[in-house]
Amino acid sequence: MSKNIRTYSTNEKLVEERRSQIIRCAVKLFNKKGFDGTSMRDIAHACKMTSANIYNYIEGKDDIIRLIMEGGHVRSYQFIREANEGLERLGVIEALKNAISLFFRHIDGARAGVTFLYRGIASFRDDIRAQVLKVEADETAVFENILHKGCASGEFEVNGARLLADNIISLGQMWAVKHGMLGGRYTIDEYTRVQTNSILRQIQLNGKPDYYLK
Amino acid sequence: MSKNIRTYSTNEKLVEERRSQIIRCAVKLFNKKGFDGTSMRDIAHACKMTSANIYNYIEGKDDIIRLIMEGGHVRSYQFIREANEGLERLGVIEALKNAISLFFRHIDGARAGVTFLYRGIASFRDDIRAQVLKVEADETAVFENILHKGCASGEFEVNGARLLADNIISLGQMWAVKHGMLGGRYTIDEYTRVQTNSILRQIQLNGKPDYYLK
DNA sequence: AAACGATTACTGATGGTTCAGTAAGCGTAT
DNA sequence: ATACGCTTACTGAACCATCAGTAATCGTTT
Repeated sequence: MSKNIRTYSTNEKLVEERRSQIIRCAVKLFNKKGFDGTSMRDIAHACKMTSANIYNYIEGKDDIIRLIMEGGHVRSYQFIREANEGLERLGVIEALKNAISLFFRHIDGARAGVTFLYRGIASFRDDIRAQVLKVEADETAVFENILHKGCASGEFEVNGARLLADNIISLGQMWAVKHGMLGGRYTIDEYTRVQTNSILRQIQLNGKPDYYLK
Repeated sequence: MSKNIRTYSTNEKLVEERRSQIIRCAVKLFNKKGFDGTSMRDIAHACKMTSANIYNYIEGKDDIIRLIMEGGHVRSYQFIREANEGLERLGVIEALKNAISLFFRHIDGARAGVTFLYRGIASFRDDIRAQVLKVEADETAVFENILHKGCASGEFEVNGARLLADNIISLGQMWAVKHGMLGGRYTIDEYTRVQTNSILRQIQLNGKPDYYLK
């Protein structure tokens, strides 16, 4: 899966450690000053290394994007697996609520990375951009799936399941990207609850009581 | 309002023309390669000028951000004016639909600029970022206002008017930022119609028929 | 000739990346 | 234990390209 990145160290443990150190500092700086606005020296300084030493653990600046992306994708596919597993186990309404909750928590746990990928995607190399979009499409498909299943069983009445799925994804991304504004007004749990209610209202369960909104 | 930017030309017409030329090309490049990833040479080449000549019409690279922002803000406040005017003229439901339509059209008419401001905002200078956020807050207030009025008159039943207003703004921004994906599936009018329906469902007009959704 | 718009040629600074070298630590032979 | 050769993790300085921005000058037009 992940093309190997050259290393001048054979100590895997150390490589892992240094890379996560680099990524952690780099993401923060990228979100503050942009990718091109952040120099390798900035990153080095932030994680108490020299810029030269960084090149013992990665091949070049672009690899940092790749590493951030790959970290995010591991988490994304974990969300997808858990949400799909929930769809088999639960009723369709509960599965939707479950998926939303999992997705928002997943986003919240990787806010900085999500923000960076979301903001920078347009200027990434073609292959990297394609991968990020692929994962986002897979995430969207999870929700589209649930919505379709709910429509098929008559429990939902949605026109435009795909767009509603897109909207759910966007609401999640909004939590990361606008966290400076939203984070002061809501916790992630409150945000999840309120947005879940909004989404459930859009699946138009006419005539039914809204106990499921609780 | 706009701090004057030094110019070596006294021909106002020409200054206006060159600046809009610069901005038009710069925004496209910024969205493709990022602000710091775009050089003045790139911009100059794109608008068939020399990089030196650009400095006859702006003081520095940062001015381009300012000019993009100011152009967007003129449009934003036009939207705000029109939407508020509609709120006085129309019923609250129609005013909401009207505001959504105006807002989405406003975004669509300035997609490139919106995308740039939205993506880059984190790395802007403090004063510029503050201005962009101020305008976004003013836009959000328009919708929050309408929703409150609708709740006061009993026509809407919304919990969390502010967040719904935030969501509407985000849906508009999503049209700009994700236009590569959405633009192929919807026209702006279709997008507006579908999202308007979704939003109207969230104001929970229980028991009422949905003729107003048409 | 004076003013203006544009150009060519340049500057200092900074970027990513490389490289020669060093300090500390390892195992092994004495 | 100590001296030896060798590896590992790291560093400071340097390289070369590119950057934003400037200065001197050109050709037109009036």
